[in-house]
Amino acid sequence: MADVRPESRGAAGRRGTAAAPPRRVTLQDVADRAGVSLTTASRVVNDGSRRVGKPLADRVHRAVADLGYTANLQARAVATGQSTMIGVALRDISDPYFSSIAAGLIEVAASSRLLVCMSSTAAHEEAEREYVALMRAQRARAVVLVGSRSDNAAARDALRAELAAFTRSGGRAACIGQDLLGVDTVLPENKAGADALARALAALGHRRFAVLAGPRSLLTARERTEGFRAGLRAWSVPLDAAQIVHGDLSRDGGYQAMSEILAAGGPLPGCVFAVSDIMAVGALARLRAAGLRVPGDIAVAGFDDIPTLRDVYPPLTTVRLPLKRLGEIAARLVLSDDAPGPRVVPVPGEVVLRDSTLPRPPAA
Amino acid sequence: MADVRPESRGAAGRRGTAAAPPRRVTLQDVADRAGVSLTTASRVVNDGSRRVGKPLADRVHRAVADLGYTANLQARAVATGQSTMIGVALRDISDPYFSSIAAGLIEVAASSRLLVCMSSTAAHEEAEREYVALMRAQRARAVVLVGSRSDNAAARDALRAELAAFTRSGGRAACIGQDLLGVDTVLPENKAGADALARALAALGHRRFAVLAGPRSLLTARERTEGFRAGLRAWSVPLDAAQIVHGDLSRDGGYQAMSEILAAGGPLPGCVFAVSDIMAVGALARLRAAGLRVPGDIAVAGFDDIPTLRDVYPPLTTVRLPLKRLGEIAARLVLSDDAPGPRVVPVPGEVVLRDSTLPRPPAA
DNA sequence: ATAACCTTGGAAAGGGCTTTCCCGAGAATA
DNA sequence: TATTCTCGGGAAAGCCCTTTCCAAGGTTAT
Repeated sequence: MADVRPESRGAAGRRGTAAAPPRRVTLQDVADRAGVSLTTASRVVNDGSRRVGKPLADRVHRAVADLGYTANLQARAVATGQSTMIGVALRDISDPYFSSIAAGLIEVAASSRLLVCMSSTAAHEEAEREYVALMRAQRARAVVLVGSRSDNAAARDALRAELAAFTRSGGRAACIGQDLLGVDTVLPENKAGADALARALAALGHRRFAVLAGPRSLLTARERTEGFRAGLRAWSVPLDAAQIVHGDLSRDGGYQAMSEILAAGGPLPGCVFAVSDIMAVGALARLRAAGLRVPGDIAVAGFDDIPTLRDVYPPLTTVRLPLKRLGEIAARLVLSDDAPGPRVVPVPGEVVLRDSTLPRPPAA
Repeated sequence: MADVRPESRGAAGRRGTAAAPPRRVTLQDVADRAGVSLTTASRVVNDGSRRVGKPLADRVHRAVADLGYTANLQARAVATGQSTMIGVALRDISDPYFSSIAAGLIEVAASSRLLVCMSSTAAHEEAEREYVALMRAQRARAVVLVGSRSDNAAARDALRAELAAFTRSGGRAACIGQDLLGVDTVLPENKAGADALARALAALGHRRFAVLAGPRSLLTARERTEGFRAGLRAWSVPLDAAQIVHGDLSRDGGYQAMSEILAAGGPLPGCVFAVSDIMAVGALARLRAAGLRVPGDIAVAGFDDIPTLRDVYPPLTTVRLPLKRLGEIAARLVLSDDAPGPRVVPVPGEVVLRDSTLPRPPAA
């Protein structure tokens, strides 16, 4: 608060006047001014349902313009029992992974003239559940949960229950992530993507790997690690458990995890797989700090293909997820009214090989 | 739509049953079940205003739990005339500049238990005005407009008028950008920042500059260009108008603008200033494609200090804006109720010199 | 000419909640 | 004991809309 330095420029203190709560213009005011009944005014304003004669309609429109009337959407929502709100819960909007998804969601929602309410649930695991409850209280039309589930079964059950209550009361729900909540799900194929990446890297000749595996509890991180291991297995390439380092799913987490690998002191792995691009960037920074060249001394790969990072140097090998599309699909799932049962839309990733994993020239 | 591939898994077609609109639990239901009046139930649910005897309160709580009652916040908003919504309009949430600001806004709003509704206004200039109108209709408590104003005076006036109507009807408004709307404003010091950057670059020995100036119509882009020019003037360094290339405020815009400079064919500038980091990244990509090294052959600087780009290579010289803080400050402005008149909070940028503008070693 | 419509407008009953009154009963004061 | 307070409860009047139902007038069909 202390950092708000108001350079007040208005007339000093209009405070004393006890700020009369501004009398808002209601539809009744419009009706009165136009000399028609409330009913008629309502009909004119929500043109469609039933026609009103031209002369009266004109009078009402005039009154609306004169008074600067705007319908109270909350009241309308109460009266009709229909809301135009859709809630989106994601871990951290400033993370490009989430903000890209959010962009897709917002775009589709806006095209349906729906309001998107966003919340950050990074704070604590309960936050998602609380947000769904809040959306239920708001009688939101739909809610979308974005991001990996964790392995906390209790929290998951509570969330499931809350979502069930939400859908039972007439709302639609979807999530982007693991299909564990009993609602429509957009399923990024983490495992298959990481598997394909591992095979591609092995095909390039890489043999000694390390994985910056993200938090143990996040299923997405696990799936990617698991898929990577499976892909390597197909090439009979071993992945020593000691080479799997956990850490936060962030730039700093990647930096930190990479540090641990360097500190371990053993022979340097030939290729490091970070389970997200953001972590990979941290790893790159750490390697640079150590004076190691990528891919000269060590190769690095990520996951997601964050748009902002497509131009980093060296260009980062990764698995591309159509992030914006994930959001669009989720929005469409939640807005389409044909709903026989929970649907699952798997979305594959695409391996993108770039310079950061170029095979080392055979030692001279 | 075609790309949604529902792998339906529920029982086929529960459709025929004409989906009876789920009867929602109301406070009256709770009151009935608890055997108390509606009034009492309301008082228990909104604990605070007036006390209710323990035994009755318990009965009500039981009923709430049994029925899974959740207050209808819309109805409450209608009854009290107070909403808990705050609207945020920004150009594009997937742009890290905006998403960082949004993170700050959301954090503060959430700590006040307010709902944040987000909209993307990239589509057309009218979008901001429409969104403010929508927020007025929603009786939102506040609205925050994020991003540069344009030089379209007509649109600006319309927006001013809409904002005036919004505040007149009791809402609070703020913007992050130029102080042109007659509302509380958080003012990033674009000009001063660019000025300081120019001086710092000149001090490093750079002399021949080009500017990737962003769209002509965006005031933020103009201010940065203008400030840069002023800073150079202090060092008596000329900036040829031909070296100012306009383009979209995006990665591709930067790439494109850089292309134009290269295509012009004249002597290469020694240093390129892109008015945003995102454009700078595009420029770096273009230079790399041309086989030019940064800073070896040419220096590059940006503006904003986007977090995701702090680790790109070469490390990018830029002007750091505390993006998340911008959002926090705006949120606080709009939530503090002491409001004598429109306030302006200038926020300075900080020049961050990194490797991308290292002075070239004197030609051997 | 009369019956059968359709059109147009309004009164009134919701929708789900808060809040202002008002009332009775017990506690505190005189 | 009489009087004033408090306290806990309810009836009912809002808040701002939408929507059903009804009535009056004008058309068309028989």
